[in-house]
This record gives sequence, C-alpha cells and structure tokens, in this order.
Amino acid sequence: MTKSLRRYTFARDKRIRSKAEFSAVFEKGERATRGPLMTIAMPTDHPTPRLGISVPKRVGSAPKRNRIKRMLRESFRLTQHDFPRPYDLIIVVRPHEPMILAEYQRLLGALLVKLCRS
RNA sequence: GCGGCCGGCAGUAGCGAUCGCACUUCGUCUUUUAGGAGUCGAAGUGAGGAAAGUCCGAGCUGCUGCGGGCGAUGGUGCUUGCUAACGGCAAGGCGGCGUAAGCCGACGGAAAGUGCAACAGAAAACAAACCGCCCUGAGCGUGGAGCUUGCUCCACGUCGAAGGGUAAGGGUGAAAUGGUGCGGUAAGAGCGCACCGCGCUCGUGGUGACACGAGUGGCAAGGCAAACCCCACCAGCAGCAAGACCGAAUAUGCGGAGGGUGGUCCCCCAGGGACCAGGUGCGCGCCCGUGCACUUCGCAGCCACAUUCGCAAGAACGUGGUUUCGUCUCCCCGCGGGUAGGUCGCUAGAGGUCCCGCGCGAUCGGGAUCCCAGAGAAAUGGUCGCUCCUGCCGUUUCGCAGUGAAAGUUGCGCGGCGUCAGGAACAGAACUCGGCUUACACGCCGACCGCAACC
RNA sequence: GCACUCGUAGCUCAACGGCAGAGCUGCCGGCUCUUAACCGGAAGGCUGCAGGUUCGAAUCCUGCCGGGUGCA
Repeated sequence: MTKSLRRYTFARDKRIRSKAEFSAVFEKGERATRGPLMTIAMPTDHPTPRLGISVPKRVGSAPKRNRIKRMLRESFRLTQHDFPRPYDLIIVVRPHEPMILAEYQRLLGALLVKLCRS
C-alpha cells in the first residue's frame, strides 16, 4: 500500500477539473506568491493533493502557455508527496519567460514551506 | 562566376535508459441483475505546413409546409475550361512594367439618368472666346490736291469706337473638343490630301475574349462607376457552444379525477368523424395560389348600450362590464420542458501513398495498398548518458599579413584538443474538408534570363 | 465558435475626396514681490502598417497589425 502511495503519477483524479471546484478554491483558499507564481491552497478530503493551473492569455502564445503548464505539472508530480496533508492547489501564472524544470521545482518547494508554516 | 526570376522539397537532430500524460486493444482483479464502472499491467498510436488569421467556398446539423412573383440586403464582374463549390486554380486574350526570364491588373456599362472636379485658368463639360491673328472700318492724325477758305477728294498710319471671321499661336491645369506634315486661306480651320489614332459596316480566323484585312465616316461620343447607379450572374437564416439523448437539487408548468368557437351532415347516439364559415400562425419584407397546425375559460343571472321584429308588453341577436355558479382550494396519480453534470455528435474522408493512362494545364479515369491524433481547466512532456551540430573562451600545429636586424610579438584564416552554454524559426489540433492570406531557423533540388570571361 | 466596432499631436476628440484642426498638457516670453489665473508666441503628425483606385486619399477599396464590445 505504501508502495503505491510513493509512485509519482499524475492521473485525472489528481487534477481540479470542474468549475465548481475551481470557484471553491478561489473563494476559500490561502494565497501565497513567489516570483511569477501565485498559489491558492485549500485543505481537501480527497486522499491525494490536487492541482489546477490558470494561465491567462496575457502570458503569451499557446505554445508558451503549454510549455509553462507542462513544467508546472511535472514539478507538482515530483513534489506531490511533500504535502503534510492533501490540499487543493491552484497555481496562477503571471507573465514571464519560461524557465527550466529545477527552477519551477524550487519555487513550488518554497511555496509549500510557506503554506505549512501558516 | 556574379546578379536575377520562377517552381518544388523538407520543417531540426539521432540512439539508448528511465519517470509520466491521452486514446485504442488485450489481459487481470474488484463491483454490478445486466448494460457498464473502476484497479493494476502489457502492446500500439499520438500536432502543422501553415494546426494561425477567420478572408471565401462546401459538407454536416437545426429552424422553415410547398411552389411562384416582386423587392430589400450582400457579393461577384475579360474569355474558355476545371471543380462538390468558390471571390480558388489552369490555359488564353487585352493593357501596363521590365534588356530578358518574368511580374502586375475589381479588366462589364460614361451615346438611361443623377452627381463631382480644390487651386490655377478666358473657359472644366456646353460650346463659348481672354490675349492674340485677320477683314470691314465711324472717327482721329499727317501729307498732298482742288477751290466756294473751311469744306471736299486722294494717299499714308507702331492711332482707332464698333461689327464680323478664326481656334493655328500664348498661358493655366491632372485633364482644354484628335496628332504630324503638305496644300489651302484675309487669317485660319478635317476645309482638302497622306500617314497614324478613333467610330461604323462587311469579310476572314477563333468555341470565345479578340485578332487581321477591306471599305467607309470626317472627328461626333472628354474623365471619374474601389461616387450614386444601370446591366448580367450568385446567395434562405444560423452555426458542433449546431444538434440528439440521459438527467440531481430548486422553482415552475400541464393533464387526469371533471363537460365547452359557430353551423350543416353522418354513424353503432356512450362519444366520434367529415365538410363549411370565422380567427391566429407558418424562414428578411410584401403579394398570389395551395396546404398544414392551433382554435376559446364557459354557461346562466344582473346592468349598460346599439340593431331588428312588434301597437304595446316583450322577444331575438351583438358588444362591454360585473361575479352569485362551475372554475376554485387541498390531496392523490401521471406527464412535460429544462439547469448543474454526463453521454453521443467525434473522426473512413471531395482520405493518404505508389503505379498506369487521357489532357498544354488545372484536373480527370483506372488499379494496388494503408488506416494515420481525437483532448475537454484541455493529452505529445521531464531527467540522464553517448554521438552530431552551433556559439563563446582557452591552448596548439600550419599558412598569410604587419612590425622588427633577429629572437619574438600582434592580427586573420584552416584544422586538432579541452571547458562552458544551447539544440532552435513561425507556431499547439478543438466538427471535417477545398482554397486564399499572413509568419518562418539551418538548408536542399530543378527550369529559365541577363552580364562578364574562356573553349 | 461567431458578429460588430475603433485606430489622427503626449491626452481627449474634430475634419463634403482638395492647405490636417480645436481644447488640455508640456516649452519659451510677458504680467506679479512670488505662485496660480491671465496674455502672447513657437513647437509638436509618414492620420496603425503595406498595396491599389483617383489629377489628388485621414476619407474610397483590398490585405495585414493592434485594441475594445456583444451573443450563445
């Protein structure tokens, strides 16, 4: 059982998908900002943390936005077991040039630490 | 070799390992009456030439009863062809640009009408004449002659009122009523002639746009229609968030229980059907023909008004008002549309690849073969290693150049080695096709033209 | 996915196809002891970009670029 928990997958049930869930997190979640990223987190009853990404069109063209979203998904996939308890997490991206994976991972880690402290 | 021009190809790395994503298939386990849903695993597949802009054209879906006419609105505009269709493509004609290859062209109508043309100029669209030029020339001046001595006649004029002729010349303009030359004339003028241009007629060639030739006219009919407009042709409206199905919560609606426009006719007289009449509706508008659907709270009472009948009382019928009736309220049963959400639409197609054939070509015909993305807060990614490529830096061999007597040193180029960084441009499928337009990194291939040189 | 609309001086807006203008801001000068107000002056524009029609284009047409609005 612990073995399956430690696997680094990112299936559909680990994403926030419906409009209602997004609205709930936006309304009640804790906000934190680091660099070009802003996270909104809310504790959840779901067994695993879940992720939603919001990239407005101001950020850039479709390939650029896709690139950022893929990087953020990958970062979340690799850090999902560092959460103290399951959270619904929304990442809002502000305009910036896409960076490499390690950089996003570092930012996400910093935001996690901030979330735990509060 | 340099420069140009046209067309096409490709669309940035390769191999391996590993962690993930989406879909399909198979297996496995769990669950379910079943359909199905889920867990785990394996295999396969997984962005573009423009997927973009949304500028056109289609399929598909819904709305519209059908047919026709007129209109409105929008679009297209040389010819012939191709195509499912097109504003696309091909070939051709005509005009323009270029030495050429080649490129560009909304390229119907200005003798249906309306409108526009600033400034300049005499005049801007209809025949007129500013300066000129020419003719006649009242008169004026000068000279001469005559005599009646202040009049007549003659000649001349860098003078000239007025009238007429002219459109050659001047000047303005984007544009000024054909151009050049000769004749002609008082001066001029298509007034006449030759050539060119233009119009009309005929002939020949071509499917046609048009071309060529002959005759003829004697110049008329200026420009702008991407100004209104006219002509010809085309077009219903909306869009996959179309549309179909399932369907919580909440709210609402409908029906049953519980019968209703009028007239006539028919039946098995419980009820039902047919026809006629009236009304309403039926794709942007109007009209015509025809068709379809729906018909309304009702009846009685009372009141008011109008009409008709009647001597009158009154009766009939219509319109409006009122509410004492049913209706209503409650309960029960059934049903409906429909929100959140879910499923389908959703990928086999005007499909791709190869070969053969017709055609100048767009394209078309035939055969073989293949199945090739289907997401939905939206799937193609991350990491590591090796190879390859590019760039910066360091070092070094060689060559060239500068400096120096030389050793040396500086710069450039080719190559080797090493460290570091990077793997690219434009850009991400959103129902699907055919085009157009726009964006684009390193490149590659072919046809043609000009110039220079050599053989 | 569609439909519509706009782009002119630093800002807000005008301009029958015929010399691109107004107000505000900013600049210079004047007035004032000084500032504001006021007065005078000058400057500021490839009319979003590229083609075309026209004698002539901010205006008409075509294609791009950028912004905004609406519908479901």
